Amino acid sequence: MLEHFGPKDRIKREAMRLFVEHGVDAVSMRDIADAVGMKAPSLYAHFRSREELIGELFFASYAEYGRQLGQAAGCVGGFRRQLDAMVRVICALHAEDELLFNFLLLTQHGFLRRIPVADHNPVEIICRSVAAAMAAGEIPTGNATLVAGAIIGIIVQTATLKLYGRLDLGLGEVTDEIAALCLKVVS
Amino acid sequence: MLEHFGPKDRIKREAMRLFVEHGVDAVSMRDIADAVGMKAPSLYAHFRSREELIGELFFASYAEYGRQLGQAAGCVGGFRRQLDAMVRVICALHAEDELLFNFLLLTQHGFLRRIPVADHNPVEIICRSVAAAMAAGEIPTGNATLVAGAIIGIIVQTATLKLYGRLDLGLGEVTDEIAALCLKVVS
DNA sequence: TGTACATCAGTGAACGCGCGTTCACTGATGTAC
DNA sequence: TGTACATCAGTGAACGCGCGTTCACTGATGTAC
Repeated sequence: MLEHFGPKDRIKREAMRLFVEHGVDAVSMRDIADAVGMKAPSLYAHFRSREELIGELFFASYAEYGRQLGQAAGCVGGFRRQLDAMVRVICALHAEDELLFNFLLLTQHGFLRRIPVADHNPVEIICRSVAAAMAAGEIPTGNATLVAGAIIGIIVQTATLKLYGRLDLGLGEVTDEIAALCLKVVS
Repeated sequence: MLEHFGPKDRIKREAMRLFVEHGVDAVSMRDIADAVGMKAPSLYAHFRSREELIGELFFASYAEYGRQLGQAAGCVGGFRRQLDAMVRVICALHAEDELLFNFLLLTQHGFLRRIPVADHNPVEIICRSVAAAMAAGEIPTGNATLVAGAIIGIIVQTATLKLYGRLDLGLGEVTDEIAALCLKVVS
């Protein structure tokens, strides 16, 4: 994740940086090319279109994120262990590549409509996990979607506060606190 | 809020609807004019520019929302009463005008950078309220920003789930559950 | 080693398009006498 | 009541601009003989 060699990776990296900084719609192909030290037509040697470039950035990352979360949700030893593992996966993603996390955070609404409610959808994974824990009597019964939303909201909003400079610490540094807050909503 | 008379109000209403449906950047002045049954140049009799139209939609609503929240935060009778009042204000806004709520939700990231961290900023209000409660020993001490973020996250994420059709009930119908979840994170 | 050729990332110039916006004009409505 | 005029929301045509994208071309690099 930290080393980027080919021009294609450099393009993706700079594009992501500009998208986070100015918003996806405010960044043109010329802007991206400038940032990489190329001319706009050169980008088309690597991506068929602007849309494909953005799609490759968003969907590949979102799928990988869902995959990791799914693995954490499969954790054995009860719901509280699963929840802890899921929180840790998300916080680790933030700690490891904050730019990517922010990109997903800022652009989610532009893409979420196009994403099928598939099995490896992060929201779906957490909803199912919570619902299963309720059915098993591990946590108090209630509206599983609402509780899952609360867990997601706690994590996502923390990332948002960090993005806008209201929080100095990254998610990697407050993982334990976040995990504790999430535990409270299922107690 | 429910009745709109002048052409200016109709423009604002249709613009908001289109912005929520397609994203702010995907909607042109011609699109807005079409929806109102006008031609694009007519819009300039009511708004100096596209930017002013959007600004009027966002900033006026955001300020009013902050004002109501500030009032709820001034509620006497301890932090738990304040928290309950704040949750109710936000849920009521959603129940009363879901389109406006969704507009603020979807466009926040495009504007939040330009908003000064003023006194009537919703995030600021909740942060201060939580910090005061911690200082007064009303709730367990901890990172006030993190706890305030958790509260905001629980509410905002619920609205997001509703927006994407994962939740059938509006915030007005789950106000009590949301308030209960928020209480848990400060216990 | 030298020459001819293939490869291919990158470029300059140009395209058609839709955008925000301007402006002279229209045509309905209200007012003055 | 009839006529002349002011008002003003709305319009058609046009503008300059930046966008995504195409395409013939360049020029460095590697390979074959």
